[in-house]
Amino acid sequence: MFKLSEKVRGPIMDYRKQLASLVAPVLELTEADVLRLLETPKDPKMGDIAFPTFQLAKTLRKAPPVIAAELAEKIGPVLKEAGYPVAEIQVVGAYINLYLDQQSVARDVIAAVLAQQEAYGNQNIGEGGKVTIDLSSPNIAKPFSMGHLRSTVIGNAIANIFEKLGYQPIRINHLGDWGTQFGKLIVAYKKWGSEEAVRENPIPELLRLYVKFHDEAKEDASLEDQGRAWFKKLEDGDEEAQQLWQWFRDESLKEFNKTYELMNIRFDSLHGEAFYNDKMDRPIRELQEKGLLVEDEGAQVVDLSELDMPPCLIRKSDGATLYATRDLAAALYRQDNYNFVKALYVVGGEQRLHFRQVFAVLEKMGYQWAKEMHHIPFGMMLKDGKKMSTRKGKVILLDEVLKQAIEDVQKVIAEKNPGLANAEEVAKQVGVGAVIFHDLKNYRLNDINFSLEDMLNFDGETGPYVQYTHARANSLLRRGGYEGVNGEIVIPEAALEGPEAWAVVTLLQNFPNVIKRAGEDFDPSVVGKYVIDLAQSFNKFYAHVRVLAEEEAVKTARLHLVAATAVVLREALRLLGLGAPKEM
RNA sequence: GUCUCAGUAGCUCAGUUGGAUAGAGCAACCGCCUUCUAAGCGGUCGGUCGGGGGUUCGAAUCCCUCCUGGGACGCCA
Repeated sequence: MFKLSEKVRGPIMDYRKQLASLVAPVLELTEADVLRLLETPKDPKMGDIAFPTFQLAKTLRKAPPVIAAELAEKIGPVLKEAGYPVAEIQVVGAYINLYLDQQSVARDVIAAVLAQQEAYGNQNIGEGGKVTIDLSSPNIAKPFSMGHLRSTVIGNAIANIFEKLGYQPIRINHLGDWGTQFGKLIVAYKKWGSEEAVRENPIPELLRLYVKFHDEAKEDASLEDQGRAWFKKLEDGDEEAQQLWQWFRDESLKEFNKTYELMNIRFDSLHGEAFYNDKMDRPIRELQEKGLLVEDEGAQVVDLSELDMPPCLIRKSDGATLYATRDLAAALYRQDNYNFVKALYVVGGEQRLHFRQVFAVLEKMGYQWAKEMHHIPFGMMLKDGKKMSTRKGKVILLDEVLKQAIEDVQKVIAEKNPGLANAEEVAKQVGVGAVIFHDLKNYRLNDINFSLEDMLNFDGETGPYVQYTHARANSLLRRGGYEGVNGEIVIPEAALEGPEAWAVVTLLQNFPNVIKRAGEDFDPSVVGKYVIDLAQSFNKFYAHVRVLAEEEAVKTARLHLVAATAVVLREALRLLGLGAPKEM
C-alpha cells in the first residue's frame, strides 16, 4: 500500500495539473484543455479547486448542472483509485467543487519546503542560459534620483527571479557616462567649480554646477556653444577633457556604490555608453553591407515603414552616431560575449519606440536572437503628478529618502523593541526594504506619485509588515525550541485544522507557480502581492491559533508550518531584494 | 494629428488571462495586549468597475466608439 500522497509528491506539487491529467480521459479531452477550465473558487468555503461545466454544455448538449452532477459521480472513483488527496466533491449548480484532504496536503507541502529550504520553488526553465539585464543605468555626474530607483530595483528583482528559474542573469549597469552634458559640466566646473568642493561632496556639487550652467545659459547663449566645443574636445581625446571626464566618472561611481551597497545590489558589468565609442563601426558597416542604410534628409537611417514605425536614425547628417547606433553596437557586443538567450532592458516606458526600432533593425539584419530581446518598461516616478527634472534641480534624491527611512525605523525600534541587539543593521534592512517594496508591490507600468508619507508608512501592505511577520515566525521558532525536521513529518489530526492554517498551506504550495508567472510577466509585483498574501494569512493564523503551550505533537506540527512559512517569506523577500531580519 | 499606456471605494492598488455575492491596504471610527513581538488581529464606513453600444449561457476582463490623463513621434540619451 502506498501512502495517498506519494503520487503527487515532486519538485513542484501541482494539484491542479494532477487533477487535470486524471480527469482528462474521463472527458475525452486533453490535460491542457481541462487545466484551462479549472479555477480557484473566490471563497475558500466553496472548495479548493472548481470545475465549471458551462463550456461543456455545447459539445455534450446537456444542461451544465446535469453535466456537473454526472461528472462528479464519475470522477470520484477515478480520483480515489489514483490516490489523489481529495476529501470531498460537491456539486453546486454548474460547478463541481473539490475539497482537498487538508492533512495530507499540508504534510506534503510542509515536507517539501523544509526539505528544500531556500531552494523551494527553484525551477530549471532557463537551463542555465544567460540573460543580460540592463538596469539602473544612472547618468554620471547627476544625482541618483528616485526615478532611477525604479529601474534598479525592478531589474534586480527580475534578475533574482530569472536566476531562480534556472537562467544565469548578467546584471549590466549601462552607465550614462557620455554625451554633451559632459562638455557643459566641464565649462561649468572651470568657471564656477573647485577641486576641493567636488572631492568633498561630488554629486551634489556636480549637480549644482549642472543646474547653474542651465540657469546662466538662459542669459548667455554662448555657454551652450562652449559646452559643445568641450564635448568635441573630449571626443577627440583632448587630455584635459579626458582627465576631467574620468575624474567625474570615478567620483560619481564612488557615490553610487554607497547606494548600491546599501541596497545590496551588485553588477556584472559597468560598461556604459562610453565603452561603445569605438565599437560603432560594426553596426554601421553591417547595415551598409546588407543594404539597409538609406539616406534621408541628410541623415542615414534604416527604413521601418513596412512595420509602421518611423525610421531608425543611425547617423546624423554630420556623421555622428546616435542612441540607436550605440544600442545596436551594444547588442552585437553582448551577443558575441555572452551568447545570451534573452536580453532584457529595464528602461522607462518613454523609450518604447526606441527599443521597438532597435529590435526591428536587428531582425532586419538577420539576427534571429533579436526575437528574444525585450524592453521591460515601467511607469514614471512623478512629483505632484509631473515628471521630475534634473535640470531644474527639482529632483528627489534616493540617498535622502533612504536616510530618512532608516531614521524612521530607528525611532520605531527605540519605541517598540529598545533592547534589540543589532538595531542598526535591522534599521537599515527595514528602512531600505520599505523603500524598495513600495516600488515593487504594484504593477510595473503604473506611474508612482512620489509620497514620502506612503513610502515611510510601515503598516499594512508594506515591506516592514512582511519583515515583521517573518520576525514573528522566527520568534515562535526560538521560543518553541524548534529543532527542524527529525525523520518523518507527522501532522496530528487536529493540529492544522481550520481555515487559517489551510490558507497558509495552499499559499506555500503555490509559491513555485508564482515565481514562474513573475518570470513570464517580467513583473516582480507578482511576488510582492504573493508575499503580502502569505504574510496576511500567517498573521491570521498567528492571531487565531496558539502555537506554543500545546501538547508536544501538536506544537511540533504547528512549528513545522511556521518554519516553512519563514523559509518562503525570507526567500520571497530575497527575490525582491529585501533582507529578512530574525528579530525586529 | 498618428501611435501607445492607463482610468475599479476619499487615497494607493488587486482582480487567478471570460465565471459564483467586485477584493486588499491607507485614511476615519470602534474593539482586542495578566500566555507566542499590537510594525499585529477583528469590526464599521465606503462601488453607476470613465460613458455608451456590441459579442454570449455569463463582461471589470474581449470588440467598436466617445471622454479624460500620461508618454512617444528624426538628427538628445
